[in-house]
Amino acid sequence: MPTPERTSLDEIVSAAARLLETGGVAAVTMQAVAQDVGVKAPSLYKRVRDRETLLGLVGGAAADDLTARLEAASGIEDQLLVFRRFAHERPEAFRLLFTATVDADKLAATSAPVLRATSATVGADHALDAARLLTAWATGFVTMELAGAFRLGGDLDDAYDYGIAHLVGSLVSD
Amino acid sequence: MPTPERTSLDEIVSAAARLLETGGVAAVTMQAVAQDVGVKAPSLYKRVRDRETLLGLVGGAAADDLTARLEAASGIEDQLLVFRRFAHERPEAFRLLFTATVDADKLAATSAPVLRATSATVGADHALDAARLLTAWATGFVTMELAGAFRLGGDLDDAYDYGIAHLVGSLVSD
DNA sequence: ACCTGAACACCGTTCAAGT
DNA sequence: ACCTGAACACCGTTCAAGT
Repeated sequence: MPTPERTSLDEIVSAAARLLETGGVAAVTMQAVAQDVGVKAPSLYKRVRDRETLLGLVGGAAADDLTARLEAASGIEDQLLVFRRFAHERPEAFRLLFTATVDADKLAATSAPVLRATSATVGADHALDAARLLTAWATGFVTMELAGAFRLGGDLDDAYDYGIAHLVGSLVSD
Repeated sequence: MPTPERTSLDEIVSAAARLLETGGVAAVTMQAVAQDVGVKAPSLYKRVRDRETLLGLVGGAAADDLTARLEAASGIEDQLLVFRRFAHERPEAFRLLFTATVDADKLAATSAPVLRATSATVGADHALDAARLLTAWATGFVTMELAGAFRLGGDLDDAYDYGIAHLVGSLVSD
């Protein structure tokens, strides 16, 4: 006798993402996720191989979210601001992007809108180098910021603006 | 009747660091650390509050290691190469730097040698901005590299060299 | 076909008891 | 003063048994 499905993979990933942002990665327990979707822990294994791949799926969904935001931004400067805003809104998900085993294609897709923007201002030949320069800088800035590595005073908003102006300026003058 | 100490905090942190690089953060178990230093797990709590602070201490030691290497480097370009080499040699420790709760001072001390180098080439006024620009970029580049986020081809060694040349060049022309 | 209870191996951590 | 065995609560994961 078939039993109706009581949850779905999407529901599970969403619940995990919610738990992640609420209590950090340690809070996304198979038991907590199961409870949130109204099921017992063993049932999760019908839809997900194990906890590690579940975290990878959460990271993948976060990458999709970030990519969509970057696509909606207009211009390089705006993209860089959107990037940092994402990290502030969803710091745990942001960390997961580089911590969990996220689908490499989803992670790479994040760079596509940036690549388009740099291509427009620096030419196709240097678009990849420029995009890597910008995304690496923004990723590092936010990573260090979230880790509390910037201790030497000064407003971080200003520091970020300074970096944007400097980097974009250095690209144009090539 | 007093019992002689059978281990030390240093030994514990070293064992944890070794386990970390061998099997990732999941492998640094209180039991595994205890076994490596010749003691039972409960004894570790005489020297360390809990696992989280132990990981923080490992991160702090890694920060010291990195700082020493950066101090020994000569010039900005060399520092940036040393930075990436460190991340390749000790990828798990590198991740821990921004993942565990590392002593903020030790983390900040990492920037001191970079700050000295930028001060020499860009002047004291812009030394902090320049140092942040460089460390943020290098951190992000390596983080993305380790996460496999650079999928769009091209040699990463060359890409790193390109970034160094571009960034240092942009600083000098200020 | 999906779900669950029970079980297993393995964690981190506490604490009374040993020496 | 340090160390340990035993215990506790809590994990991830498997699987036979239910419906």
